[in-house]
Amino acid sequence: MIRITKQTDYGIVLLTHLASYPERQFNAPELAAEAHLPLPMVSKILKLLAREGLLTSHRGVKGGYGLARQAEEISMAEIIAALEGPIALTECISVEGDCSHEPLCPVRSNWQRINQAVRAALMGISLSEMARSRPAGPQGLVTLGAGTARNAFAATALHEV
Amino acid sequence: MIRITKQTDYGIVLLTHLASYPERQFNAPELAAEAHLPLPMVSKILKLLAREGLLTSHRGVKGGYGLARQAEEISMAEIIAALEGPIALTECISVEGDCSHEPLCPVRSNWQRINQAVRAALMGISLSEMARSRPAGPQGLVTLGAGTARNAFAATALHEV
DNA sequence: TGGAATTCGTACCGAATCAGTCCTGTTTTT
DNA sequence: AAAAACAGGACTGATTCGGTACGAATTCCA
Repeated sequence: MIRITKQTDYGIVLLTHLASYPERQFNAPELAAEAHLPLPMVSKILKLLAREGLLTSHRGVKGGYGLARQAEEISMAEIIAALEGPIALTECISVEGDCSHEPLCPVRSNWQRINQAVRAALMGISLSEMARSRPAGPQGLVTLGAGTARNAFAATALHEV
Repeated sequence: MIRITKQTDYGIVLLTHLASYPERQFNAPELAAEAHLPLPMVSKILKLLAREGLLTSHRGVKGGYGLARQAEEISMAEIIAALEGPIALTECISVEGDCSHEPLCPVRSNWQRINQAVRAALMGISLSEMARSRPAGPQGLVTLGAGTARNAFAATALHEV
């Protein structure tokens, strides 16, 4: 639940890779090969991240991408916001315009609480923390699958599979 | 970003309404009318919530739905988990099966951190808190739109619109 | 005991979004 | 000047979402 898109998933993988080698520059084909992701997709994502200011890009024959800031300075909230785009909002349906006869929809303002809570949680995790190869977690069954971790927001993820 | 589905949005509105009138029973048409949502959709959501154990349902001519537990005992995490279904997971693509040559995909295990953080944030908010008509927030521009608050997870929601 | 109201389960369809690709510039190095 | 790499779109197939509809099972009440 509360799924993130594959784009975002891929993007985090790419950013983590970049964070593991600061000072270095990577071009799109390199990153695609090392992350085992399709090149067009990687290119698309890097483009987006550069436009959003998370990556710096250098054109030309020896060009490539690098982190725009220190990995410690980049939060998960920023990354997700950059990749998912500013689509989501309290987009109230204004088909008829009447709905204000309720006690002014108490739910809506309370959504801000949830919003803030999740936002705070995501801001509390930096890219550098993601780049650290797991500190001291469950070591078992890590070899299967691999690939990328998408849709990882499942509240029950730890119990399923 | 990190959108929730409309179903979940509606579901929370319905649950909040139920939480405002404990002890009472509501049937689907009543709830649909009072929340201004399409009846078939409401029916579908209530069904789901009942199956997941968040609501108790009573059939028959004077049937209806009621909260299975106290509103204080129901967390947002539960509601979202019930409505979004256990779809999301670290669904690693096993097309080729090789990806374990990387340092065992350090990203994946760290996703659990994010997962936990968000989960904790959602578990910290109970349904009864959502039912409270906003304690002391910004009072302006609350009259516009109304309706339901969907896609409210936008990290930038407070700054946009 | 039978009928009416209500929930339950499932199947279905259109629309929107996502994932992924491709093409055509523009910039930089050699 | 040529090659390599980024930039910015447009485009397409697949999946999921939002919403609807219908029949079956269950319970209340006359």
